[in-house]
Amino acid sequence: MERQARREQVLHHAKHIFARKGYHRTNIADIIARARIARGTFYLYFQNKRDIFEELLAQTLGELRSRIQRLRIGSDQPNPAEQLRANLRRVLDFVLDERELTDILLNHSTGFDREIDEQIVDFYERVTDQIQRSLDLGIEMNLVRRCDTRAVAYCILGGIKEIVGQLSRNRRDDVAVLAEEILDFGLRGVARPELLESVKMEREQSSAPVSHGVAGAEQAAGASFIFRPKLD
Amino acid sequence: MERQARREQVLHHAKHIFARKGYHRTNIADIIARARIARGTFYLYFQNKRDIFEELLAQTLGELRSRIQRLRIGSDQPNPAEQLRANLRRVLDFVLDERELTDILLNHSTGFDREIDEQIVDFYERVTDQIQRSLDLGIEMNLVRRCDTRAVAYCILGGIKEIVGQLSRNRRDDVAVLAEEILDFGLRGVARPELLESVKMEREQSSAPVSHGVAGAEQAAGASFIFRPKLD
Amino acid sequence: MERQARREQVLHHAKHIFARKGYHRTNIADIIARARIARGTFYLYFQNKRDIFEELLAQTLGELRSRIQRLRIGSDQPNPAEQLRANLRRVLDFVLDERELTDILLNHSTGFDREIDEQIVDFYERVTDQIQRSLDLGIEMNLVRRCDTRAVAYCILGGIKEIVGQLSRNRRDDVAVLAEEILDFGLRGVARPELLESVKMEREQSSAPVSHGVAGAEQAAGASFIFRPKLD
Amino acid sequence: MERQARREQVLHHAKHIFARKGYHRTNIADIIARARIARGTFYLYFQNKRDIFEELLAQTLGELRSRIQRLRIGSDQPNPAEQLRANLRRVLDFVLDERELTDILLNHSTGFDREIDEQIVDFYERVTDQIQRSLDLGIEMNLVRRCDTRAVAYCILGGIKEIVGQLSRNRRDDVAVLAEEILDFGLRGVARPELLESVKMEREQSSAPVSHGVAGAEQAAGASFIFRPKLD
DNA sequence: GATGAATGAGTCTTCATTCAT
DNA sequence: GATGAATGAAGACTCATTCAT
Repeated sequence: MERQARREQVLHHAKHIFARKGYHRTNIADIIARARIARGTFYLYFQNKRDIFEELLAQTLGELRSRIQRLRIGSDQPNPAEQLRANLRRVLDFVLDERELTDILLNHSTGFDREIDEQIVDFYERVTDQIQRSLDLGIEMNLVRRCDTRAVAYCILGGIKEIVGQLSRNRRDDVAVLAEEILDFGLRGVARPELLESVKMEREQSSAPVSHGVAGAEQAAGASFIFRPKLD
Repeated sequence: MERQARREQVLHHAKHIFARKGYHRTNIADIIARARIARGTFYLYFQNKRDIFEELLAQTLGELRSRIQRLRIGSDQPNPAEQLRANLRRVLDFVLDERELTDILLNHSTGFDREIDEQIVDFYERVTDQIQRSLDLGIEMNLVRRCDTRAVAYCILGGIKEIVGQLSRNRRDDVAVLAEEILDFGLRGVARPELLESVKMEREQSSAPVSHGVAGAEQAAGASFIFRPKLD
Repeated sequence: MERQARREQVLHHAKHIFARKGYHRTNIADIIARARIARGTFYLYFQNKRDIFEELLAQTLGELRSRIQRLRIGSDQPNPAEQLRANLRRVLDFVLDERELTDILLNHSTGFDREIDEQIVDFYERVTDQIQRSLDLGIEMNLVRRCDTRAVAYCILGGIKEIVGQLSRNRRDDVAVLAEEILDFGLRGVARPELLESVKMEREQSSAPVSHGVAGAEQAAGASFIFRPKLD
Repeated sequence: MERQARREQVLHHAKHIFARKGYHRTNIADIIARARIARGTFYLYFQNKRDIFEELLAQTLGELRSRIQRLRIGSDQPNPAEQLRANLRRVLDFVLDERELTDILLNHSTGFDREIDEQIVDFYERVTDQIQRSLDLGIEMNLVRRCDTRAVAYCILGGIKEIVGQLSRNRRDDVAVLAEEILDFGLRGVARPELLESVKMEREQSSAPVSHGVAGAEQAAGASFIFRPKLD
């Protein structure tokens, strides 16, 4: 078998074991048994247990980074809310695909190894930075109310992490709806009140029950309108 | 030494080790070295590593439970926002007192042991239930907008967890302010927009910069006014 | 409590524990819990675990030694068979009284401690010597057939040990009958055939079923008649 | 090294240690030091100390079972005494080959572990059953006198056990002679007296000293003639 | 004398990693 | 490259014995 293919195979099986048992309770014996390779073979492809875990982590973090895109401003860009929605959906979609692993990697993170821990902390730090910058930008643009943007960024990150954790434990198919709820909650939490006011009437008239199941993700208006105004 | 006093001593030292190194990387040798007791002495008070960890966990969860009080409605009760604020402050105060441990216990929890994991999951589940019930109540009372209260409850919980984690890593002294930010963010996220509108003017006139440091926790108005209306 | 009385109390309880769990599986904690004394108190009366066990052993061996009396020859003495019977009954009676302990001490003996092991081996060696001397005497007196008296002595000892072990596990009330069976078996095994022959007629006429329950221990004739002839 | 070969090697060395020091005083360190293997290697082949001991026990009991054959009756079969003699010799030969271990396993048995104890007790129970059945059969065939065949079976078993124990401590090369003595003792102990009587003359005439060294095992007549009569 | 907390040597067992075949 | 037997450091846990109160 090709070197790369064999690597993938082992990674694939290791992923499932790690997901089910966690890093510490997983041992090499488990992995090689599932991957049906010999003990020595494992070490032909990975330096050690930490190494294979780190690779899975790197894959995951890389994938997530690619799915979380920086807000772009410009008349040819989708409005900010739309961009946030897209980010959120891409992230949740990925989590749904790689449920268990994502959970292990993202939510039950610390205590592996100094270096691994740092990678995760660092990842979150960067995401937080990105959220904070978006908030600061929003304030500049008069879309976001004044607040401690760092603290609020943590709140937003935490909310998403928690939803991700739940999603990884209890599959849900309506990821789009879920994304909408988070977005709605977050945007209202930071929006300048005047922006919400303007739409009060619309919402009041809509008699659709919003709780527990928006009619459909596409129609889910939520509060995302608040970022719809021209941005220039 | 008195039985109870010795227990406390060992627990005290174990707490610090667990906090610094995590559950898996902590071994009995570490604990007894720090507590300056013999190996056997440890086993005089605790059955095993899991046991002492579980006790610390139980203490922590118990303390937190006692600090998170159910919302009480009645004309002789503080308004809901005030009650939420009090809960939040009590929790953050505790976290500040028991920084590292809280973090280990609450945020880097899974993968110890099936049973321990379950206790933590269960604790969060109950807190989520409580948040959700509060939201449902808020909807009934026309204070909270219609939404997927379960999902939003997770967002709120996650936000608090993340702040707690940050607080445990980087000490902050202005817990009251932090509590206000979270509260503000959360309340706005769930409040019916009309309730926010009414105070727009007041806020605009107040020239105090809100971001990064409310003048003082006591004056920090935030969005908590939204729950100030008469509840009957 | 008087020193001696306290010692007895502890010995009493230790005996039961040792009997139930054996030497190695018994620990000091078991003993002091049952005797309701403190850990330190135990060491006030006994040097160590080995010590208390050795004392019980010494008691037992001493008691047994006193119950196994040397055959005495003389016209004023009971005939040899009668003396053997008495020895056997005294031993079995004791075993019945101290069932479990006897078993532990006598049958599951080795592997405690070099010195303890030796005491037991030594005890058995002496008993064997005594049996062998009796046999040699019997040969001189033309009561016993020529044989390897050492080997036969071991056979006899072994038979008794086995019966003792059984008796300690499964109580039996008809010790006298049991003694008779052993005696009968042993005496026939060593007697000169001519001595058996002479009584053939008597036995044939007696129609009582001997197997499984001699009518009564007192009447149990067995083969002991073989040593009834005048010994001078 | 081949898996099976290594197993044997470890078993071999463990056997010697167990034999010399007994079960409880033997520790894994002893075994691996003697077998010159690493600690982990031991656990590659055996789960724990109990496991390796149990395997040795199983081997031994299995071998003994195969050497103790049921009495077969028929004109084409050797007479019963001959069959008993063969059984006895096979057992003693084995004991001689595996002296120390046999002793540990068979005579100093209890107190290891509930389960191991039971295996040994069970083995002896079966052997006793077999002896008892032989006696009952002998009674039917008018070869054996009436007696408590259970009690006598224990006596016979005990005798053999004791001889085995002695043999394991003090090597003897004349196993055949020893077997003859045991057989002689046992058969006379259970034979109907008339059967012994008939040969009185023969024996009397034979001037060979029987005690301590029968001229030769082959010629050793003993009392085994008693079962020589036609069985049909 | 009595107590029971404290001790620490002694053992067992696991498991990531190496290396000769 | 592949194998899997071998390694041994690391760590958990027990329990007979001591000793200050």
